Amino acid sequence: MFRTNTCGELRLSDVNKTVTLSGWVQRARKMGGMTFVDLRDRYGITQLVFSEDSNAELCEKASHLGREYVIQATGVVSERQSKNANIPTGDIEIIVSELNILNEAATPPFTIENNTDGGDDIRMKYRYLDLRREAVRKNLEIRHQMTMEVRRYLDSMNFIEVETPMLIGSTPEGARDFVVPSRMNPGQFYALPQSPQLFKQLLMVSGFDRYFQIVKCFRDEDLRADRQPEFTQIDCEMSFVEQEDVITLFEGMAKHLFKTIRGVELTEAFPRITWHDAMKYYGSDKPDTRFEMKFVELMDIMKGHGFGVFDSAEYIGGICAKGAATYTRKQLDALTDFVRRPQIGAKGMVYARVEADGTVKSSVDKFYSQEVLQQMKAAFAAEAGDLILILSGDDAMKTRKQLCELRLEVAQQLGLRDKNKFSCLWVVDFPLFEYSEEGRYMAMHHPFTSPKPEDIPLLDTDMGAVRANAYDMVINGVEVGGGSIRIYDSELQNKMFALLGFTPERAQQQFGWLLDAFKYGAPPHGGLAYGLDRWVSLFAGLDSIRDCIAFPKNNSGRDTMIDAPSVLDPAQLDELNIALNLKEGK
RNA sequence: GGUGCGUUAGUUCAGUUGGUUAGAAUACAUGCCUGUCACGCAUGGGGUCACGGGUUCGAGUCCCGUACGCACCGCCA
Repeated sequence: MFRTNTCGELRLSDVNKTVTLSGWVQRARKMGGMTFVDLRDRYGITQLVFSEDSNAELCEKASHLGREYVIQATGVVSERQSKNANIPTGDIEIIVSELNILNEAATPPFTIENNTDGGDDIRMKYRYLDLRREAVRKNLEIRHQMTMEVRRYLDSMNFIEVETPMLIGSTPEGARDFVVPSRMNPGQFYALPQSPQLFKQLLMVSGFDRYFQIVKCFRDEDLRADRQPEFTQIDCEMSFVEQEDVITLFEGMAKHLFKTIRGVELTEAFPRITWHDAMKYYGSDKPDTRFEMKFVELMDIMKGHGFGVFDSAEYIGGICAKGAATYTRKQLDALTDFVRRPQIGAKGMVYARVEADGTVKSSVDKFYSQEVLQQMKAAFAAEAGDLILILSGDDAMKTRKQLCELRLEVAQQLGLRDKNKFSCLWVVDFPLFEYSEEGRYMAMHHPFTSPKPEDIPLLDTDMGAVRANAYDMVINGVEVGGGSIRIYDSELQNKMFALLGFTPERAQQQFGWLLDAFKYGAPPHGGLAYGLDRWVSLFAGLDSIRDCIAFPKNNSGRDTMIDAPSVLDPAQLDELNIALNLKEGK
């Protein structure tokens, strides 16, 4: 038997028991005639004690234990002379009578401690060592709790977990597909699913009226701190439901997760905001609502007073930062530089402080009377000590996005983006289409999303105005999930394809099987998918979803530990009937 | 496809205006130390300053390019 107990469970009540522990050497502290060893496993750390007086040979052996050696120790649990309040097992220690070195270990490239000295690069290369660290392990434990609670909740709601295939066909719309060559079908390729979307709709046709799956999805797009090429969705679909049913059920799941994972009881219904209002008041379809700072439009008040920048603007809007009138000129200049960065692209920023006496002191005082500035102040409901920041531009949508960046930056500086505070909301009434740079309308969500029934007449007259039965859940400015009520009527689906520029032949070729299925009695259905990685990151307070994925990819989509992707052996390529055609410099 | 920042000891970093033998902390090794728990003390080993080119009497330091890493824009139905 390798162990009778774990390294995290022994307490004062276990004193005098003889136990055997196995684990890794966190550190051996040699004190001359004594040696202390911190033995670590997944469950915690227990101190082993060796003394020259009681067993000189064993003490000598222990003094040569290196970091990360795997050892087994047997001894008696004893109360410590000097306790360590920092660890749960700090009241006891093991007086070791038998020590067995199960495996030696090379010196790790970075210290296996909470505050490691390892950078991202080296931690990823030796991820199996990184995962020994409590901080990273805890993220995976939260992830495990999450999936357990998801299954518990959905099972209690009669959902059934069904697996859908990983090797499917490529679809041109949406993200780029990862493709897999088929050896048995020369020249043909599978694609890895970007989501199980169509299969879950087929399951609805099959009568599995409540389906879910915790499933890997794949998108061959550039990475970000919150985007990995393979990521995990909690994918759900329901039959005989309307938007309200889906929102109610998955809001319930969100509350269940908050309660069980974070111990946060959310009793109020999550607020809902239309996509249109989200863009108008926050300049984003995923607003961070931990703080207010809504946009106020100022065209009526500020335009036409001789300030050229504003007079020629198509949009003037601002935010009010409570209590930020203390910002120095230097800080305001830094904010101006921030919004003028090419990635944000504003031309400049106007600011106004509300003084203690209520007067407004702005950077454009020479163009505006105090009376106009007071009107502006009233529009923000600003008070003494507040700071108003204003952007303007030719393009309302672009300017709002710039203002959104400014809002988030100011909130960050004011400490309003507290990781332990959670603000959930639904964004609803997304447009069904968005106008693409290619000069045509594309499905904003996907081509199976249903329009709001009352907007169906607009399909023929004003596509841009058609609203979808689509909804996203947003927490702290993170899109944690989204879904829609689908089209279940073949005629409407065909119309959608036509509006999206699919010829009937192409629609039939790519989605014929779905359209066929819909001929045989498709129930009204809809669903939602939550991003597991983003949920865990929120709950664990992480800056990157990488930290809650056991073996993530780096910024270039590489796994530096196993060195993937890698070139294929010529024989392998030949077997797959693939010839490489690498472009210059690749 | 693009922008910014970075690359110096095993690791995390410092390195001034371009100037002698490139430093610190930590890790590692050895020795001392009987109540440590970030133990302490002493000694020691450890460097292709990412790579290539350029400027210069002289480059870790300045310039150009490349590679790699991180963040972001585009992209992500």
